[in-house]
Amino acid sequence: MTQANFISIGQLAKRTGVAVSAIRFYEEKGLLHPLRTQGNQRKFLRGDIRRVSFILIAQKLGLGLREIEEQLAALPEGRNPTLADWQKISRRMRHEIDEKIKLLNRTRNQLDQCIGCGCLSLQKCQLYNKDDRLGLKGPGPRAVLD
Amino acid sequence: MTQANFISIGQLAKRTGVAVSAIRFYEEKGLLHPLRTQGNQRKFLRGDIRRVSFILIAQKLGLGLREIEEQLAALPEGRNPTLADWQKISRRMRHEIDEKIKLLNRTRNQLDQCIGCGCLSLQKCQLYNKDDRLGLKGPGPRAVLD
DNA sequence: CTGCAACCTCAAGCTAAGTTGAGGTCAAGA
DNA sequence: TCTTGACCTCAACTTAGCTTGAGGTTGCAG
Repeated sequence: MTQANFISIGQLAKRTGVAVSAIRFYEEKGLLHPLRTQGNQRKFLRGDIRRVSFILIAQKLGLGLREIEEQLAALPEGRNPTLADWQKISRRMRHEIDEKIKLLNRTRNQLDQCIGCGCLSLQKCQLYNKDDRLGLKGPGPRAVLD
Repeated sequence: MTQANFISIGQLAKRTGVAVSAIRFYEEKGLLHPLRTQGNQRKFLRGDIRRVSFILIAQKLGLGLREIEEQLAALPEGRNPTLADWQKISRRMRHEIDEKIKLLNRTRNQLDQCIGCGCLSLQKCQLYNKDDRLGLKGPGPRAVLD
């Protein structure tokens, strides 16, 4: 009963389909907390496979690593997310997706009105109102608007 | 009749609400082609105000500067976009927005099915299929998937 | 002719999410 | 014991869309 519960970084990479370098990166960002062997090599819990799955899925839903870290940090120490945790984040995501869809619909309607007018004017064109930003919401590439 | 048709970079910045540094950046990327004074200062055509407006609006629709450059480059030399040009790009954008909305709706439906299952498994969770990428389509932050 | 604002050119920095590479260590089988 | 593959760290690069700063010029008003 020596090594049964731990897996190497390579194993974790293979199980999740994530690159080894990415896993190291996640650790650096505080999303994973592997132990070390005497020889300084990382050893992960089997449960970390789920943890990484969680990261991947949350990313698909548009969360940044920063936000994912917060979600994971909110969980009781070392515990993996439970059904209730997952439902909580799911519902929050569902709401955010709804918002995105609404924004896109609004934009599409404006665009429809705009096809044919050829206005191209910042003063007149409804499409240009600084408030709603289509794609990226966080900083990302430094935002134009202060 | 000396200076009537030209404006300085500062004027252009004020008219469009874009930072001076951003305008220089657009020139560097080939979106603007100002002339120079004897003293090496940029002089823009009044029409460049519309050109910049075009850039801003196209950005709002999710186009990258690269793509906007192509659109502008396709126009007859030095000419500003006409009604027909604008309609062409508008219709293309309308199509892309439709696609985005479809993708989000699909994701939302999957999420609805997922709330309550608590699966969190890469094997089982419908949400995790590598094909559709929610947010960014181009490279941007280096994509996970090859 | 002087002073100041507006202009100029580089170069470096920011964010996100990683990748790539150099140079070195660990562990296990032959 | 040797050799190979998996692992380690740390630094630098990638993309997009700009901003910020240093250090120097231009142009206009007084």
